[in-house]
Amino acid sequence: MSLVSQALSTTSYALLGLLGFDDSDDGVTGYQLKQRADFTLRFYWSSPAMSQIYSELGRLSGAELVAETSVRSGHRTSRRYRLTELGVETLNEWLASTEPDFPALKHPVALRLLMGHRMQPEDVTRMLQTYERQLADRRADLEQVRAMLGDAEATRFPALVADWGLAYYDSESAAVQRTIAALDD
Amino acid sequence: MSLVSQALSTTSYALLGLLGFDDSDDGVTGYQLKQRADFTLRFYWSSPAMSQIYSELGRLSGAELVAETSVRSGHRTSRRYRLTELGVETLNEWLASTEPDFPALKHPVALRLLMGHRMQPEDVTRMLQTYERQLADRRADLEQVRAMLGDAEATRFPALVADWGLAYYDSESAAVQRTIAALDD
DNA sequence: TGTAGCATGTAAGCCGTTACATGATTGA
DNA sequence: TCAATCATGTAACGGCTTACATGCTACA
Repeated sequence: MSLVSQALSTTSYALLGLLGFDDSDDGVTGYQLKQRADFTLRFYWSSPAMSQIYSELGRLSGAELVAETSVRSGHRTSRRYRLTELGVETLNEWLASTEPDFPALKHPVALRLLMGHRMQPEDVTRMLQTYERQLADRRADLEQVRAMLGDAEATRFPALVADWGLAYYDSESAAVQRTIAALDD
Repeated sequence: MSLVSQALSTTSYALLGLLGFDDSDDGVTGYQLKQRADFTLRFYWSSPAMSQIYSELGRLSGAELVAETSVRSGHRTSRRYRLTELGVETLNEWLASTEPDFPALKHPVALRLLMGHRMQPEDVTRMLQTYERQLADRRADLEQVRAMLGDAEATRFPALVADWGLAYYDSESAAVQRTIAALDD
């Protein structure tokens, strides 16, 4: 079907997916899409930079997976995007016919702990404590997202993902605490 | 100090760190380094491609953070690398004076679950079950690494990281099982 | 004799970031 | 009126992968 749109990156599909949750009629701006990515996507996928969102939206628009509505205001054009029928089909087809890769993790804290013998013992502990605080902050943010999702049928899957994320942060916190305890001898 | 070697990527430091664990006198080849990265590094940092290891080693050699020993054999030169004094200092300095970033996760399974309403219920469950099997395989690999590390003082930190990784896989498995159960209603 | 594993590298290209540049609107 | 936020984009570049290309060594 889509001769134009072959080989999208996973991030493109993620943006299509986000657009698919949009309930407004006139679509969202790139700026708004970035906000939504920062709000939810960043917990399990890296939230793309503004510049990437704009270029991605341009590409998706070219492939007619999203529809663009331009509104002129002064010297600037404000563009709003929404998913097209083709976009929905392409997204569903991707979900149905391809297998997900194994998650990719880049864990600088674990990497540094691996070389803990090169650090001062206090510095190792301080690093782990700092990480724990960051985990708590993230968890609080995600908790808020979870609360907003409620238990409605429409938000069932996002809620499952949020619960998964909360459990991940909890287990990570526990592992960090165990490591700190083990380092105390 | 190192006017030559400014701004290394975290992956460069990861490779320096791996070289730092090398106990042989004559150093390791790029090929061997790749094998070691595949063996341990991949659990908390993406294991770089062969080509990247070679180019990284060239760069590190140029900055004199690693020393290169060429051995000619027929038409080919085989190169062995080991950490220099400057390399050790640079690595320690990096650990002491910079803060680790928050871990970056790209989780295609969670991303797809987010759009679970676009999939057949059986497909969602099958995806999660496949992921669970992959987790079990990874866990088994890491378990072997953990066993090899033992409880010697010299491998204390790698062992802590391996334990952390095992706990991560366990918690991820549990989360997947809970999700499958929740989907069953 | 051939194939699997050891070993090294170049080239092309994608994905994504940072830095730069511009301008409109809202509220303190 | 000034700062923050909304809003859009380009350019340069880094990191990393895939594809391609080459050759040695051990062993079945």
